[in-house]
Amino acid sequence: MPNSGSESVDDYLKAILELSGPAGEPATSNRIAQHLGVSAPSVTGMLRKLSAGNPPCVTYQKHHGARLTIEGRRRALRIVRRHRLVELFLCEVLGYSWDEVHEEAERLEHFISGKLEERIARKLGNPEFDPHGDRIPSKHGTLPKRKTVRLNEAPAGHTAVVSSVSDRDPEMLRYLERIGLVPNCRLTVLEHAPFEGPTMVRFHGEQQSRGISPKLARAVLLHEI
Amino acid sequence: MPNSGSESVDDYLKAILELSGPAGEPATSNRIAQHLGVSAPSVTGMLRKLSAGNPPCVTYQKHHGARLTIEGRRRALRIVRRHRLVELFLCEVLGYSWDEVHEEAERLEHFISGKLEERIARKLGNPEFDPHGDRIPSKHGTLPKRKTVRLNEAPAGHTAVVSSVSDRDPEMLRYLERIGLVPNCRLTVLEHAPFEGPTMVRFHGEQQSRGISPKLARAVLLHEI
DNA sequence: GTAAATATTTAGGGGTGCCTAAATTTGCAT
DNA sequence: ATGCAAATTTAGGCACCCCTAAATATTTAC
Repeated sequence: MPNSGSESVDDYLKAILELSGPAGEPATSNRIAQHLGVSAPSVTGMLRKLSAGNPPCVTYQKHHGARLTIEGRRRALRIVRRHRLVELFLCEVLGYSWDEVHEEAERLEHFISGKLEERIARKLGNPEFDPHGDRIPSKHGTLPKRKTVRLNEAPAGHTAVVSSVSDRDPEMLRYLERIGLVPNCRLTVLEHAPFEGPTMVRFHGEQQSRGISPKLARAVLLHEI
Repeated sequence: MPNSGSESVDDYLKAILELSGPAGEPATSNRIAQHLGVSAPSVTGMLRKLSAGNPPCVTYQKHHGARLTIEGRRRALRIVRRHRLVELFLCEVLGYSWDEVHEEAERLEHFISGKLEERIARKLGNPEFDPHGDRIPSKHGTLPKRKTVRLNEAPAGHTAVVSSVSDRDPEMLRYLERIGLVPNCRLTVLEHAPFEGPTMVRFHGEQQSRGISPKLARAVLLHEI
């Protein structure tokens, strides 16, 4: 059965994909455990299983974390594609707001058939971005990658465009929307206040500057104009 | 936790609802097992569990089958509502044909939140019927019931309207659509040929009569004009 | 380089829902 | 009424995925 895969497997593969940086470093057990809200031993067990599959979804060396195989990456990207398509679909077709969609998509992503994925994508005009600015992987599992910086690490004085914001925390999303910090908005990074202080930014066209807490700033990605 | 319920539980409750006739006779283990494609012992185990819940979803007496409680019926109807809403949604919004929707809905019905159910219903204008002519239970778990006869049991000579057709077999649905035997079409029952023969019908406005196999006729419900 | 701190794995178990084989109950037919 | 066939339940196990506690490997700090 080259095409099994439970909800749990989906979640682990997605977690490893997200935790491996752009360079594809191995994801450690603890980080995976933390990301998924399960215990570390559960992760060990699942990694054993995933690396034993045929074809295996991860390569795994005891004590040295897990890396996605080609197959694992393909599966993970398929889930991410479904997640993001569902998010956009809920917004565009069913009138959800961007803070409501993550929770629904997190559940539904596991149960979207290839056919439904295709129909949703077609209905939306084969979109490239989800409501939070994240790129939607293509049907064939490719994910063009833009060079981005986290707002909390962006050089002071820099003017850039908001690329995406994390979709995980509804309350955060409502706040970001309220202050206008949304994908494609333009802003200038003024400074990072010391001692875990806010990142001061000025939005394009506004006079006032605004302080963004480190927690928030970490959730925002910028790219060049 | 008055509001748990797994996929499996959903399926059992739905099965019991469908197997209990309009009078609410108890559903027997074997029938449930057959309906769900599981073994009889699995059913026994689940019935024990369902009848032990708080509140219990079924009343169950060893060797005498299971009956839904008020709570069980409420839950079963909620799943049926979601199933039928999803079917209609797939047809209306995503261009599915009526033979494709059952399989998708069977999977998705378990993962539709109350909010999503509400949004889908609103998008569709709070519909009353699914694509196969089945009534969609209301949000509050009521299901007005129309007096119907199966085509294979309808009195010869009777003229009636097709109320609904079973959504389970895609190939059957494609055939029924091809010959125009769809919900709301009008027809006259001519005779039931003996020895398991076809039911002969004439569609409103056609000259030719047509034979419907017993297997097919069993899947078609009629109501008065 | 070694000891302490941290990360990870092994060991042992739990809940759910499925299975087969064997025992039991029911209900029908004689 | 009794004996048999069919329906149902009990008994015992398996796979999945989770857990805690204890053991072990790695990393860090001195």
